[in-house]
Amino acid sequence: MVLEKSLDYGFKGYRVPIMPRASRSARGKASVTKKIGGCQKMFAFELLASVASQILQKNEDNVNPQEMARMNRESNGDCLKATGWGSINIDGSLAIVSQGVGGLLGEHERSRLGSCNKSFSDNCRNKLLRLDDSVGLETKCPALVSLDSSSERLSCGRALHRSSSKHVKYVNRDDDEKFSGCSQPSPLNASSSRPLCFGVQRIEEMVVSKPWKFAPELLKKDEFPANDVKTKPFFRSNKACHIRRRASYHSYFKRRKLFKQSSVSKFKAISICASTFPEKCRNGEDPAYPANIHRASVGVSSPASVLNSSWKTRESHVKLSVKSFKVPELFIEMPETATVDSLKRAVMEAAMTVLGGGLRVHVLLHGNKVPDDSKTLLQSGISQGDNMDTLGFMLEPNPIGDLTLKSDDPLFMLYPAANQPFTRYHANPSMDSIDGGDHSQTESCNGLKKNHDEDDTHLSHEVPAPESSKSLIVLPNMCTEALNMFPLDQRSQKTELTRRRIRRPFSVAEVEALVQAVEQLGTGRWRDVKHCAFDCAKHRTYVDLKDKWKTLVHTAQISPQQRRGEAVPQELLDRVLAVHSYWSPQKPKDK
DNA sequence: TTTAGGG
DNA sequence: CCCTAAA
Repeated sequence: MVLEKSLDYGFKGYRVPIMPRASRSARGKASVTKKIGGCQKMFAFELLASVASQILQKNEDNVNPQEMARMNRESNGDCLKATGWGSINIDGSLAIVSQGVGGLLGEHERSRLGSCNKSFSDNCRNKLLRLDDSVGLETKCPALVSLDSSSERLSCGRALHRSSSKHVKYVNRDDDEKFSGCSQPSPLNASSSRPLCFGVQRIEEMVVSKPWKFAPELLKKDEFPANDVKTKPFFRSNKACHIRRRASYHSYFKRRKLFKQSSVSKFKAISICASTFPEKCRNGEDPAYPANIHRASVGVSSPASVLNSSWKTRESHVKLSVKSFKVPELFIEMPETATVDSLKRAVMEAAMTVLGGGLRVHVLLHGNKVPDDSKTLLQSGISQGDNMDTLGFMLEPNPIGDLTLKSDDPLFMLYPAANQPFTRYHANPSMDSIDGGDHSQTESCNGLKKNHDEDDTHLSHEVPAPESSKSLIVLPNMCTEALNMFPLDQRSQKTELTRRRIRRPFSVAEVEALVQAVEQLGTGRWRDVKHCAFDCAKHRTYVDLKDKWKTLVHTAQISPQQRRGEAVPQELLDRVLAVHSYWSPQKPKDK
């Protein structure tokens, strides 16, 4: 449906935004990463990133656990921050293609569907889409990258794109048992002339600061000392709009880089197994993870050897080995008029979404979530070898770029995607749950409703979330044969930085909110408009709002016949014109 | 970082 | 939506 809509809008060629929105600001500049300052603790949620970085950095197999622990302490938990890359629409476990990913369908392509006797929608409904071996091999790249290095991530993301149409197939459910999973690298990949994935030439400091900006913890008022609160005249009486978080965001997440210029030509990859029935991914090995295992138990069912303390190191770091991930079931929904090729793309993008649309990480110890992300590994009992065998991870696709996770949820978003995916578990359209007083800023702007767009709802905590179908399960000691090494295609880095954001047409509700905000604030105060009316719509920047206003004014000035897209009520357009004329320079604004 | 405009 | 000069 999403796809259909995007096609209806006639947009093709947009690609999945690879960069988090925040990092777009750095686009075109030398670096999209930021150096982070020192941190005193290794946060639990950083653990996985650290793990992966360790994997990348170390190729040795002998390590002294005590030495690692010592180094961990001495390094103050220096670590790499994990980031993800952009997201596309995802429909919960039902992964949906984003609009025009890779330039999906055009009219001419759709017409070609007549040549196919199949009803693709029916087929898709009745079949499970599955990645073949080669895909499993491919997708491990971004997965690893997402945990380690933004630059690597980017390159891998593109590699995935380029090869997407070649490695996707769909199979009948009946054929499930024939699926061999990802354990065996396919000959195709093995012989591929193009280096599929990555090779970490360098691991830089990398945390993109902005994506963390909306981390749920930061939304707690306590997190913002009074001196962080600045006001503008307009907001002087409006507590909600006062908060300016930039400074505190920035400082809060400062971290020190750990691995600088650690030229690594070899490293281990995390393989991704994608299958409907994850337990089959292992070719008969102990599944350990029932297909519908409950979220709480996921990731700990087979905790053994998640930790690999056998690596050699010069520092007292905790060494963790995440040998493989499993990708949950993917569903694809396509219009019947879609081409086979587009279907392939859809599957690929679905997998991309699951893997790269943002991951939330659970750290589980003794089967329980580590409750406090702020604790050090040592404090959490992770840094010592005696607990290593009880440590597990659970990664799950980030359903939406959510910023209202319960603060007590130990769940951490590896990357809150700037472009929130659509999710099947979408929500309750009611805004009550959003504006229910969780955050002070939600009561802003004189009752101006915010966040009308369904896509903007932040309801992950309400999502029924059949987690089992959405989680990426960290499988220890799996798919070890896939721990291959891939050189990095550095050429892909640059282009990845300029990935265009996905198009997200404004809904009428959003337009109304915008108009209302501008009516109150006037034009030219887009940042305030943003904070008042779209504070929760992370994908709407003030520039977006400004642009939208611009187009609204234009739309209002043209004849209805010339207008495109979702019709905006004339009443709104009239208001637009009124406000525009009022604030336009021609008319002296003697407010 | 924001604003303002052109692309 | 992107890009970017200016502020």
